[in-house]
Amino acid sequence: MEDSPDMLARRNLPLLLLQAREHVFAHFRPILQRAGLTDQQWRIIRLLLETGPLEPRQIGEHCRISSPSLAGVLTRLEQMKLIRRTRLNRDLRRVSVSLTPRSRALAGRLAPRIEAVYCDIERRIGPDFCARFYRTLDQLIRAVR
Amino acid sequence: MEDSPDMLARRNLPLLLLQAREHVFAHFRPILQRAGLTDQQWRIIRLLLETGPLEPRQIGEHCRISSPSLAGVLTRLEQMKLIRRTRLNRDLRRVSVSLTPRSRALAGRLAPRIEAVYCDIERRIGPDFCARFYRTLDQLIRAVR
DNA sequence: AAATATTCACTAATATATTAGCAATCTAGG
DNA sequence: CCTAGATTGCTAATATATTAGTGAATATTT
Repeated sequence: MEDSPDMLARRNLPLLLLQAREHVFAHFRPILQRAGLTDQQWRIIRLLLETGPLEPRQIGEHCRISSPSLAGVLTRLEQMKLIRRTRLNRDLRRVSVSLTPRSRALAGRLAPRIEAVYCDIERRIGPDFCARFYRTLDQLIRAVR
Repeated sequence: MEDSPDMLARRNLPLLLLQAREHVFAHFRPILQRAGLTDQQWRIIRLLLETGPLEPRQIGEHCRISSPSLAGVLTRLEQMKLIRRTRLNRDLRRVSVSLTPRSRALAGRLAPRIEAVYCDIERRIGPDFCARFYRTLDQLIRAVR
């Protein structure tokens, strides 16, 4: 009844993905930190920048932030005047979240620095590797979802 | 001064990795949850199972858990009698963390269910895709580290 | 219309993440 | 010996994650 040393034969895939994310994100963190933004706050701003106003449910699903977490994050973003929350008249349960001029200006200042990091990463791993990797991740997500 | 719609031309790589991890981990979460374990707790147990006793610093680095988080996680694991902490005589600052019979038994019960999920995932994405993906992640981590 | 079920954003409680900082211990230089 | 510097694990404060559950509003059924 001893521990077989290969009780768990496979490598820890969720951990490997976490490690990859952490090592990549380490290059962006200083930029956001100097701007006074957390990871999640920037994820939301960046999403709204691409899509326009969204409802909390949609934001949470795309940014992988649970509804309870999102409540707090949106409250703080609203206090910083980086987002606005407005109730929908046609359905009073629902809320629309939109960016403010202030957050757009902030994103404008951050964008070039973010872009520079992507260039650096792409240079390290190679542009072809990079493009393939995006496709691979898309495939994985579709397959296990 | 309007928003150029491609201020941020690249896809959000850290988010994509997070999404991938979340979708993969969703398959394991129910197993750990029924066993009363959190993600981090299982990461630590699984690591020690492979390596034997380690110091908190080493655990944190491998499992991507910061020192302050680790302090709390280890305290709770100790209360559950799933790990033991012993001070090293040769250096009184340092601590050795080791598994208990109880956590080994728990891991033994969980291992087959974990394995089954890996088989399912491998079946969904294909064994060759899976093997390539592991190598790709290793390459990425090495390149950006 | 009335009763039921579902959806939505949110709160509560606990666990973990992040940043800063601390006391104790060890190491190296003077 | 002894003091400056580095290392280790930790605490404190705040932000976020997770699970469960709530009230209000809407949708569905009767």
